[in-house]
Amino acid sequence: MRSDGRLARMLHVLVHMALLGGRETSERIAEMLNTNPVVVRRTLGALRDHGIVASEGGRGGGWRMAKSLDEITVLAVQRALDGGPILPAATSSDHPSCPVERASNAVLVAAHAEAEARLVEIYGATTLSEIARAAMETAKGQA
Amino acid sequence: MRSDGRLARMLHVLVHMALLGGRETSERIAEMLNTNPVVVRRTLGALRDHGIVASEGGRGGGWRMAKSLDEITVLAVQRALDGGPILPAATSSDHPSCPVERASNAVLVAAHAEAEARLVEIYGATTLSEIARAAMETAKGQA
DNA sequence: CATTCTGTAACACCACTTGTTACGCAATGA
DNA sequence: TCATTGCGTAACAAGTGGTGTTACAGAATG
Repeated sequence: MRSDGRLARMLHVLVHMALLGGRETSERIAEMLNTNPVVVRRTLGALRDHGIVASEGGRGGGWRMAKSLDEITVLAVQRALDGGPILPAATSSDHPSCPVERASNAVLVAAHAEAEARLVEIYGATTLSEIARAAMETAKGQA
Repeated sequence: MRSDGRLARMLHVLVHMALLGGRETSERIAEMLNTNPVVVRRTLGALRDHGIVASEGGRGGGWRMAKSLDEITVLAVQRALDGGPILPAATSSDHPSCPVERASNAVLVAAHAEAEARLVEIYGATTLSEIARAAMETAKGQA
């Protein structure tokens, strides 16, 4: 089905960056994400525009956290990546004046709005520090 | 963003078919949906496989409802169109053994599962007869 | 002033829905 | 019997959106 791995990737890399503490270059982050430095710049750039990370060019530059993990919610990352609805209702617009089409669309829009509200509630209540804690517990359990 | 107008289109056309009562050809349904007969056959075919509509070939053939509107939920139509998750979590799989990636994915999967549960609850509680009633009230109000 | 970074444009690729053409098969009815 | 009607399906192009990649400009450092 549909996929947009950006949110998952950003959560992943933000936690790593915070745990590592210092500055990371796009090159190194790309290795963490098993991808390309340009993709990293593109995606982290959106987070920088929302004050989650900061970037510096030139020698010794790279990316660093602009907030601590407990100040960043999953919702904030999502919003930085995409300002639109998270779960847009897929409506039809074949005959916009048709009452049946409108009623069908209205049902879908209302349902998606409720589902998105639930998702936003959870995203907004989850900080990245919780993810970091869960990860460290898992790692400890495996060690 | 993402779009998959099939569900909206099927709700639309099912209500119309029920209101019209008789048999409709792919050609006429395509006109309702402002699309192509082949697309109609493709999509209605999935509903036929789940007992929502029935099709007959040959002269005088076409499509007819196999159930009444109050026996069909939005959820049933959705399931007929796609058996998988409605709101799959977009996870990453760059480093499957990385605890941080796993923890990030787990958060997303859990959140999406809750949102989908809410969506399924609403879809399952909404029958097409409710859409038909809403559409007729709208039409009446406009007339 | 060379090096090391980010910033960004440009393009190909992949996956998926949609639109379209073409053709096969079944059922009807003269 | 046979032409007509309508579904069933394969095949292919188009549009969309994230991803991967190359190339190059700009800025900061030492």
